[in-house]
Amino acid sequence: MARPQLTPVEVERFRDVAAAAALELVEQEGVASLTLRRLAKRLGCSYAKPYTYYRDKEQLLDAVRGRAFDRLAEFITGAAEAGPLEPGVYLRFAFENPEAFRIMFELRQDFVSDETREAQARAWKVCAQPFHDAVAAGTLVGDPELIAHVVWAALHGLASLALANQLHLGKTVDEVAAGLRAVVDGFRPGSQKGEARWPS
Amino acid sequence: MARPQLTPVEVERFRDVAAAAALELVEQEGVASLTLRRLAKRLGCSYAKPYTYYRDKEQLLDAVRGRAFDRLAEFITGAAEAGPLEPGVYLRFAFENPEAFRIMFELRQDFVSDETREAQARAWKVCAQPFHDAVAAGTLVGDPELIAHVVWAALHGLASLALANQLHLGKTVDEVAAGLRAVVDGFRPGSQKGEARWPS
DNA sequence: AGGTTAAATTAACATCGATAACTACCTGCT
DNA sequence: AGCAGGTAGTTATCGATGTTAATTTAACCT
Repeated sequence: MARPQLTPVEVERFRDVAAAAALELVEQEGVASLTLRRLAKRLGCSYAKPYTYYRDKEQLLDAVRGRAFDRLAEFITGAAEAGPLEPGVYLRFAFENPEAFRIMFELRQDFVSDETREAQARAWKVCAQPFHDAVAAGTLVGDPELIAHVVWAALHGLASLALANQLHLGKTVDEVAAGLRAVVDGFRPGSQKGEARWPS
Repeated sequence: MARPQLTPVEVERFRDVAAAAALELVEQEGVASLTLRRLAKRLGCSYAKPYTYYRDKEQLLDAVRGRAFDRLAEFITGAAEAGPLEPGVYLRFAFENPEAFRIMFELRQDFVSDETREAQARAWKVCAQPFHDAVAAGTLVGDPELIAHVVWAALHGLASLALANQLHLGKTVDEVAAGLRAVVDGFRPGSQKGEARWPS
């Protein structure tokens, strides 16, 4: 004797279109323009409706992040199909989708859902695969997950600093990216890892 | 026949105490708590007074960033005086001052003043110095600024990802940091940089 | 002293996220 | 068929925020 509750698939459907519209809004006008009211205009609903599907704006943002990670996975996959995967692909994603990148890797993330974690894991799998292959082929030596993390950290740091415009004194992204090749060189057979020490 | 305008030193004085109080507020309660009204409570003034000294909140935030960069420079300098400078010092700064780090390297920075750029440059000089020394001593080979950027990018990426809780599957900061030693190894004499190629 | 001008405070406004109040609608029972 | 009850969706509203206009306060000069 009541109006039927939303089925899980209905919930998922609205969440999906809402998150997609929100991501589109962010990419077109920046994260500052992602307000419940502007999103509602795009969705053609009232600005309170999303609260039936998301506890608060933080969870909506989490959903947007999840979609953005899926985008990254697609981007990397597409590049891998087109040819050998170069690290510059990660940088290209960052510079071609700056708003998505910013939202994905915001330094402050109050809430991360399991769904978003899974999307992150999917993207990570695609990014790390080449390193597993390289270790299997003997091109690199060591723990492939560790190598992937190290290279990723380096690329991510470069992308982040460049996006925040914090590279110093005319150093360009391309220059530093070229220098990054030394990172993977350290994992090549024959490199003297044991004796490594930092400058003092 | 008029009340005297604020002298530059008076302006500088208020800006300084305001930025200091704002940084303290951010560190204690997070950047979300940095509102004009809460800041005014700490300063013991009205919440509109800062608008005489800063065009808007964005410029106040810029000043806070500048102070945070000075803090980083002090932190690195202090560590350098205590002993040989290790890269872990940068990570320690990030984890011991997460809110300051977040504000400094926010992916979106709408306004950066010349003063803040100078503070960034000062901090950078302290961070890059060991690499200049190492190249001069022959411990490392190559362009010291480039090496410093590469190592910095790697450290910064690791710190950022860790702060955003995005390291995958139980990989710890320490593990990846240890792996990062391979970065600097790539710049040691005798490493085969020319033949480097990425995994395909 | 008193007038003048800048600084500082207060009041007000537009907008935001969030929630309460309300409306519309669908279901199941009589 | 019709009504009762509960849910989705909308509208009204609230508290808070950044910003600006209006107002008050304070310092200087004649």
